[in-house]
Amino acid sequence: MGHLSSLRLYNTRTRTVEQFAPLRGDEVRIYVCGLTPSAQAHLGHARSFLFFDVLRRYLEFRGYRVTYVQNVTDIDDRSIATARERGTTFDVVMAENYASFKASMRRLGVREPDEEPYATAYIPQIQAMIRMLIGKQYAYVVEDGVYYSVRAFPRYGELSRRNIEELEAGARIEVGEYKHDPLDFALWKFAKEGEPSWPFEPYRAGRPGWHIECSAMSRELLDPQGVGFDMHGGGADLIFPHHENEVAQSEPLMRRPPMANTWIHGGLLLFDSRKMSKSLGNFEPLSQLLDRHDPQAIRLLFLQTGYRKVMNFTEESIGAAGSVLDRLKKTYRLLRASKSGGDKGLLQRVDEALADDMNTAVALSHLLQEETPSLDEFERVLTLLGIEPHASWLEETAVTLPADFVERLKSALGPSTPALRAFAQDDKSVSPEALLERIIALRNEARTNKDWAKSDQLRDALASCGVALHDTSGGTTWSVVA
RNA sequence: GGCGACGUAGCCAAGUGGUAAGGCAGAGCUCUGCAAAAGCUCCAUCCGGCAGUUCGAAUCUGCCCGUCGCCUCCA
Repeated sequence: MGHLSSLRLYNTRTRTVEQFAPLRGDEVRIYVCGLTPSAQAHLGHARSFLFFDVLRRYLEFRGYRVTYVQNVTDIDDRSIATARERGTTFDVVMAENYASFKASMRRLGVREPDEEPYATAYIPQIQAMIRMLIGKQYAYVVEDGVYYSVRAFPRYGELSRRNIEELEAGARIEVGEYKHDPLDFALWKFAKEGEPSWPFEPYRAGRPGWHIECSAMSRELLDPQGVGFDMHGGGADLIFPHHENEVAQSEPLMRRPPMANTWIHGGLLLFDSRKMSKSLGNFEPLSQLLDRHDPQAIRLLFLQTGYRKVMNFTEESIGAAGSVLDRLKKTYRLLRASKSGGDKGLLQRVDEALADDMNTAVALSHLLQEETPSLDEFERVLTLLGIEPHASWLEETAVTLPADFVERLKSALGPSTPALRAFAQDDKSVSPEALLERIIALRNEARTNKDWAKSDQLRDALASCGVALHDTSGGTTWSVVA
């Protein structure tokens, strides 16, 4: 389809909203910094990856061929420490947390990356890059490892807009560190006794620093020629030092910088106006949070806010998103049921909104405002935003009674209730649903007799069992409520 | 301390010079024995404060107040 507007995206590198154009034909190569699974993922991670999922869907919608790489930092200091505490090895810790993260991403409808490189699988490439940096005098070897010499790269600080002198003033070399300058960072850490390590000739066995893996893997997978790839993304907290360091590592070895044409950063997610962290006591694992909230509602919640903005997460806001999701489901059911064609134009309005630096909030408002969109466009927009309608959307209400429905009903009504006495005699042969239908019949009988007290008593009893009644002109229906 | 972001109705939030999107919650009406559900309607003379620029500012400038982030591992 034709697009009215070109795609405009905010580029952290230039601090402006720019027209987006791929470097090579219709191909868009994206590298997003993935998880370091030395601890459990939280909702803040989800916000970031959910955004890049929508960006990727939208780029494909516009006809680009997208290659999406999201790395896994599967070796770091924290995992070694955690493994030591738990009497296991770092790779076990990493594997556990990463499996949980992947399961959460599936629940959220985040598509799999095209490439998912693990740092430990790219040790040769990482070492090759370090050797080149040493050879070009950008790195040096000391007692405890190989360090990058920040002073060797004049453009250091450009991406994050940091002043190197000011950084220098606040930094210092810790006891036991051998680097020449406080700003220098480790490319390779020589292994201490008992630490996991990979051989590195002619130097010493050890493990890679955090920043170098992204430089090595993005080059290997997206830009072997060293002429740059299209987009590099991550959370705003990665701009400094992580992305700044990546630039410093990669660009001196490139034929034609910059490393990434467009740098895209997602705003952080706060909880109770604080960054989520264990020390502040507001940490909740993503997997646990997804047990409490509908993953699609969480996606909607994030779509309501500009991706670059700091966002504060509250239980109230997720409740509101749940209501929005219910509305979308209802609209979807109505559209599926109706034979008429519906109005065209929704897709184009959503396209326009997303072209404007991924304004998902406005896109979502179009989705909610449109009275009778065509089913086809409605479905395409939902898919574009990653809120794919599944089979359960078509069910008017939840039809599964709580497991303890019969028990709860017995205690709510009391054993002397006629309906239950009849039920008690053939306890096994009557389903809970049949019992419910019988209660409803009794209530309607009472209503016919204008016995409102009895009618309301039965309705209240069902309500206490999690079943709500709806009296319609066509009869009484029921639904399960939370 | 340095750098940066943000401050729009009870809550979330769009909107970067032309006179306040959308959602949640709430209110009223219709329907109903009542309630729920559903449908309809209403809900910021105003955008943290004070100055200034302008014919005109939530949108630009300055100062102030407040919140948060980065500067150490972090999506």
